[in-house]
Amino acid sequence: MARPAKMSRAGLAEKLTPVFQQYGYDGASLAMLADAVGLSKASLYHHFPRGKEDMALYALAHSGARLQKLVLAPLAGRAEPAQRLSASLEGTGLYYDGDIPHCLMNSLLLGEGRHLFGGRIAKAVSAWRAALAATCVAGGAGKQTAVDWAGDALERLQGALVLCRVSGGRAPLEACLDKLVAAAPIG
Amino acid sequence: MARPAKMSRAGLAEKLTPVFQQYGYDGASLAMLADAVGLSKASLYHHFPRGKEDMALYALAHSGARLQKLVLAPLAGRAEPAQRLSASLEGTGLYYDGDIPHCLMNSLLLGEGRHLFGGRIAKAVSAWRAALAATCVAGGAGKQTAVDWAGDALERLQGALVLCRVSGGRAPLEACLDKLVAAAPIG
DNA sequence: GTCTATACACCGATAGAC
DNA sequence: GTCTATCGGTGTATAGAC
Repeated sequence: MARPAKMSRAGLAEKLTPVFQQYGYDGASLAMLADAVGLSKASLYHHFPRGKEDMALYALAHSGARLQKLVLAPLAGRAEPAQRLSASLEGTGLYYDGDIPHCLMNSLLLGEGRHLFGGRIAKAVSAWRAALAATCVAGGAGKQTAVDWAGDALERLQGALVLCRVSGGRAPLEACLDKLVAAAPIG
Repeated sequence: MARPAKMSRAGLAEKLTPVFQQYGYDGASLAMLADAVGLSKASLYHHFPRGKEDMALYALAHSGARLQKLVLAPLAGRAEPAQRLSASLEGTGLYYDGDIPHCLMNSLLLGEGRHLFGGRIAKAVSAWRAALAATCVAGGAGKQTAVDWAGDALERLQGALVLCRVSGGRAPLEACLDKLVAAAPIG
């Protein structure tokens, strides 16, 4: 019953993602992307007929699915809201993996990528913030308190990811996640 | 006594900076950079003999001088520490100018720029954090409290700048600066 | 100090064999 | 579905006239 081992477009997108994360849309060349998936440039075009823009789009989709699974799904569980929140923040640490964690949304917001994907990224950020706030409300927080904390949490998270690239490690992210758990308006 | 009106390397760097801010190092092309200063590509090489790397270096220097003047100098004044802090945060709002504020350090930390300028950027961030913390200590805050708040402030600031690119405006930055003033450990 | 013209590598993308 | 070979264009960088 296992799905075919053949590499799917989603499977390819997974390997393309780190290239876009580290180099941005303009900085990621087809040569690098082809090397990352272990195929020639021409083969990449078989899987992504519309070229690099398609590749980044599927990288975004892959990243969005990962966010859904690791970060958003825990927020929608049936556990206590406070536990859901800490599970989601734990998932956030897994979502931003690697020795130097990068945020694809941040990287794609530079240069041409901003024009191509800015709208999509803004929607994803909105959904994330809304899900965090809803969980806080479910845990008894006031609506304004919940929305404010959710916005703060995303802001600090993104800032921590920038500082991770500054320092070349994961420490700012891990510290940030710990602080967010402690400062949650519920639990 | 005014210095010659002829365009200096620093003056050119000022016009190059927004290109690197918006496109990053890899994404900024010589054609865009030449267009930004109103010269041909060949003329740019007269002023920056080592090419694009030199241009980014001087953009970083220009940005660093601006940070010094608008953000760090107010911290070293003779006013009350709390006033110095709020003056510096006001200067921070000026430092990150434009309809959609961008951080050059963040942009240059992507792709090849990270390898070329990562060390320099890390030093600048360290100096900024240290100056913030020193002002807090001067205002009576405990050393650990001061260092923690300074790190938090830079983290939130960088996060707010990312959210500014997400939303396409200045609102997250302005809100962040207001909150930082209110949450300072002194005054 | 500025320019036009150019060198040569690499870019994103396509053709067509296997 | 993968590849080699190639296209036209653009990339960074230089040469040399004015």
